Amino acid sequence: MKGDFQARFRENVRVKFPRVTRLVASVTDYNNILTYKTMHDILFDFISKYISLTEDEKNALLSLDIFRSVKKGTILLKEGQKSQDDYFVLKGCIRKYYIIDGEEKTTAFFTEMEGMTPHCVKNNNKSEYFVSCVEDTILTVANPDMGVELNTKFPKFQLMCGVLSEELLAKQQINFDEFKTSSPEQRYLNLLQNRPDLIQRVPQHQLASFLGIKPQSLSRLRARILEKSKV
Amino acid sequence: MKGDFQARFRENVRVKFPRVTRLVASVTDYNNILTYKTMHDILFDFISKYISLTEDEKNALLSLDIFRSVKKGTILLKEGQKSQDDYFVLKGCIRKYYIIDGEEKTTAFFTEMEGMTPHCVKNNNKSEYFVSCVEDTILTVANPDMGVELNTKFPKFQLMCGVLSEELLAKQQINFDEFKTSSPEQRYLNLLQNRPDLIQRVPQHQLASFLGIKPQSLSRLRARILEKSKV
DNA sequence: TAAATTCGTTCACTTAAGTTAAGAAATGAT
DNA sequence: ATCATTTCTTAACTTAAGTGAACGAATTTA
Repeated sequence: MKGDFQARFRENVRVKFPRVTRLVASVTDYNNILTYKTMHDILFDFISKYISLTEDEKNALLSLDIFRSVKKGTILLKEGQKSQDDYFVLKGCIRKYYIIDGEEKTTAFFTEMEGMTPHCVKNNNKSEYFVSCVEDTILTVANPDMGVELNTKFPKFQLMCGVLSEELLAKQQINFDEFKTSSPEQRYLNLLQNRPDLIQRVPQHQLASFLGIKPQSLSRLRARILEKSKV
Repeated sequence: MKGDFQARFRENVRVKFPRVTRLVASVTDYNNILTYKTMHDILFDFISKYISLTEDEKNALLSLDIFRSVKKGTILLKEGQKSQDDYFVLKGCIRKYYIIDGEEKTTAFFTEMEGMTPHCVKNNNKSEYFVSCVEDTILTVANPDMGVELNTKFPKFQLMCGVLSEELLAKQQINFDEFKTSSPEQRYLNLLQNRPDLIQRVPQHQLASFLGIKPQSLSRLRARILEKSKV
């Protein structure tokens, strides 16, 4: 029985990119009673922190068919491409990177319960950067048209978006300040404190540019820290 | 006649901090016909880019008595202080800085038509940083209570705030990306391109930490650039 | 106006990051 | 399982930023 669920889970999260309706996110065995949580539940849990949804509203949201399962390495958005999609990560990790002088420069990662709206969605220009999946990822993909439909039906969605972007802006500013006021080594130590998972799940060379340095420097810096802690 | 206006202008912008009602922002002599613009006009012009205001709405806004004239060097917000005020600069320049190990670290400047909401306004904690005036500055000072009053009367204000913070977030992200992907020298050259006024109006040592380096390094870097362009 | 403080630059020296190259380890593809 | 590719680390060398100190210039303060 338990095996069944877990097998189905493994299968489900591998479902190909388009159109994913019901994804089991976790299976808990509590006193021989199995409970499971779908990606829908996860999204609703997140939203409930901001607004409360009626069943009608939940259904309206689900009818938009926004859940997608994407394989590691998939490129969601390419430089030079126009797109209206924005993303919200339910499980996994996506990254944003530029290619400058032939080199990848990763500037941001988005993991569970984090959303991103590519710049090109706002200004309707071609994207300056790429977005790709660091891991197999489950996310919602929404575009402004859906937003408009939803917002006119349920204005509170728009309110939530406002609150969300204010929240994001505040976080972003604190992050930027921290970045400006610290050395690469400091930044690495901060990351270790604040997002230790990232250091585990993301390749070093992507972390390096995220920290504003070269991969070799990150390697050296890590060795230096290790050396210090040994003595 | 013309002299009258200009004298009044100079006098007006010097009015002490609290309660400023009518500030002449500019005087134009066009074919002997003098026209002048008040700070109110400037604010309304700015707002009109986002929403259109009726006379009623303008008056509601003015009745909140939010215009302030602040002298260079004045500290608007101190570390450790709680505050509910957010600022919108009509004329002049304010800066945000931390004091870390006894050293000032400037992380942001806000000039004409730029607004800032200190982090402590959101989370109701003590401020982690200072805000002070780089120049004699005219700004609006608003708090959420005013916002609530205005927003319930005129919901479109709230819409504007949402759009504004989304816009800000987008800009902020691009800025952060640019910062991460460039060297201090690049950052300085970018600043020279994008905000040349800042380099003129802001002391070098404040610019330095804004660029993520020490004042001596900025000096050296400038000399280096000059040297390059000479040859 | 004079004295005091702050600011910007320069210099010599130290420390750390960028660069180039090479090899080991891990990962992915066939 | 093997081969090819990508990723990570190390090393030697170069370049640029951090540090501490000194000095003139500019700004504030009394």
